[in-house]
Amino acid sequence: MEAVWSRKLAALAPLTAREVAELDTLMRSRSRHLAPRQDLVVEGDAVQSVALVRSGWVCRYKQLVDGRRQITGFFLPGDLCGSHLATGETSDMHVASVNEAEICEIPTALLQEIAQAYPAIGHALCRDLVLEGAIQRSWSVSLGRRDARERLAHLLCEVYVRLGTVGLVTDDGFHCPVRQVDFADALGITPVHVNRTLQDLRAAGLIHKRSRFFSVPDFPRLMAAGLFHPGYLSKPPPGGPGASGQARSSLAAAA
Amino acid sequence: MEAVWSRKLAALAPLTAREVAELDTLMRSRSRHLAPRQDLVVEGDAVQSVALVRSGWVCRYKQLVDGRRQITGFFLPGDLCGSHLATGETSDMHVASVNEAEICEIPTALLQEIAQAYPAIGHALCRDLVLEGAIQRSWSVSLGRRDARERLAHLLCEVYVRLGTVGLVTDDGFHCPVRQVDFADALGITPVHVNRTLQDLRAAGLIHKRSRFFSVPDFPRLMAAGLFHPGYLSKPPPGGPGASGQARSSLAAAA
DNA sequence: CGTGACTTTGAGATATATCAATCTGAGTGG
DNA sequence: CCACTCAGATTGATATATCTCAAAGTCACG
Repeated sequence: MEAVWSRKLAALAPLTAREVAELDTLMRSRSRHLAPRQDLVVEGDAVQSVALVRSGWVCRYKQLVDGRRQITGFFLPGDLCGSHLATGETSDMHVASVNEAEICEIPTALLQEIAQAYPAIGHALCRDLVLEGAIQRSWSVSLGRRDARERLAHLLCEVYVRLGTVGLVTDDGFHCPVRQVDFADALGITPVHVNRTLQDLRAAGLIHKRSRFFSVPDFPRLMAAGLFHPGYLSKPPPGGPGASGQARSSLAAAA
Repeated sequence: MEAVWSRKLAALAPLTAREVAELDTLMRSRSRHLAPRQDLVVEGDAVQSVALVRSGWVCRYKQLVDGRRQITGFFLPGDLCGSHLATGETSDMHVASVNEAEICEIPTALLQEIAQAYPAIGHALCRDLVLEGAIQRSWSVSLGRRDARERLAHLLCEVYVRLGTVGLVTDDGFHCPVRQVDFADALGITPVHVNRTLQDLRAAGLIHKRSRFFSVPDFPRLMAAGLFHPGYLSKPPPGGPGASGQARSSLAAAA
C-alpha cells in the first residue's frame, strides 16, 4: 500500500496535491527493512530521528526486570514512531517491529523543515500528536477499567479504524501480525487468557479469523462489546459548535 | 507556593530571569477558583484554552456508561491541563479538580505568542509535552503489568518526584488530597483494595500517613517497591552520550 | 453530639493467572 | 513427497489476586 503517510495526514488536515506529493516523495527515500521482533530504539537511546512505518507493524514496549513486558502502543503503516518533538530526549521505552516491516527514518530536523515549509503538514503533524495522546489515554482506560473481552474488542476496533483510514481494511477485515503473546502484553493479560478471549469473541460471532487475517462481520456489534466510541480517533466535524476558528497548532518557533 | 510554573519549566530548559518573571506575571493573572470535584472540561468540549494549576490537584478521567471511571492522570501545581497543541480539538475526556484548587486559564493563542517571543519557554513547553507522554505510558505499564502494591508505590513515587521539582515536598513528605476512591480509579482497582494496599505499605514502613499528609521515610525503598525509575521524569544529563546538540523543539510554525 | 463523607473490616465470589500437556501447521531437509 | 522440528495455539485443572457486598468504624464539621 503506497502513500500511506499522506493518506493519514490528509485525514487530519486538508492537504494540497503538492503537499501530498512532497510526503510521498519523502516516504520513498531512505527505506530500511526490519525483521520480526527487531529492536529499533532501546530504552535510554537519545532520539535524533523518527521512523515512519511504511509497511508492517511496530510497537513500543517496556520491559520490567523480572521479564514482565507491557506494550504501550502499536504503530501502523503511516504512523510516526516516537515523539516528533523529542529531539535529543532519551527514550523511555523500547520500540520494535512486530513482524517484517519497512520503515523510513526521518531526522527530526528534516521533519521540522517540512512542517515549516508546508504549514498544513505541520498542522496535521500537530493533530497527529494530539491523537497519539488520546489513544494512549484510551489504553489506560482499557487496562484500568475494562475486562479482558472488552479490552480485546476495543483494541480490535481501534486497529480497524486506524487501518481503515490508510486503506488497509479490505473485505471488512485486516491482516494482523500480532501473536497471542503480543496481545497479552498489550492488553495486560496472559497469553492463555488471550486465547480464551479470542475464542469467546469468535463464538459470539464478533470476529472471524483465518490465520492472521481478522474479519469483522458486524463492526457496530464489536464496538458495543468493546465499549468503543470512535470519536477520539477522528477529526471533529468541521464547523462544529464553538469551533468556529480553524484549529491552529501552537508552540511554533521554539527552536 | 508561588512561581510554581516557572520552577517547573526551568527544570525542563534553562530560563533567564526575564523569562521567569514573564511566567510568574502571567500566572498571577486570570485566576479561577475550583471547588473539590468540579468539572473543568467535559468530554466533547471544544478546547480553546489550557488551565494552569496554581494550587490543588486536578485530574483527567474517563467515565464509562455503567459508572466505571478511570483517572488517566493527575495535574499538579505548575502543570498545564490538556494538550497545549489541541486548539479547536474536542476533548476526549473530562478534567476535574480533585480538591479545592486554583487555576489560571490561558488561551492557547496567548501561550503560543509567549512560546514565540521566548524560545526557551517554547522549548520547555515542548519538553513538557514529551514528558506528559512518558508519564502517560508509564501509567499503561502500571495498569497492565504491575500488581496493586507496585502500582500504588509507583504512583506515590511519581507524585513525590513531580511535587519535589516544584518545591512541594517538605520533610520528606507531601500533602495528597486524593481520596481512596480516587486512588482506586487511578490505579484500576477497588477502593477497598486501595485501603488494604495502603495498610500494606504502611505496615512495611514504606510510607507514613497522617490524614492527608504522606511521608516517605525511605524513598529508595519505596522506589524498589514500585519498580520505579525516575529517569523518565527528569532531564537527561546535559551533554550525555550522543546528545551533543541542544535539544530542539520542532513542529514550528504550523499555524 | 448529630450527620454525612470517608475509611476500615470481614467473608465469600470470580476473573484471571499458573503450570503443564497436547495439538497444529508452516517450514526444512532428506 | 514425506518425516522432523519448532514456534505458536489450544486445552485442562488448580491457585490467587482482586472484587463484591455489607456492616461497622472514624473523623471533621455544623
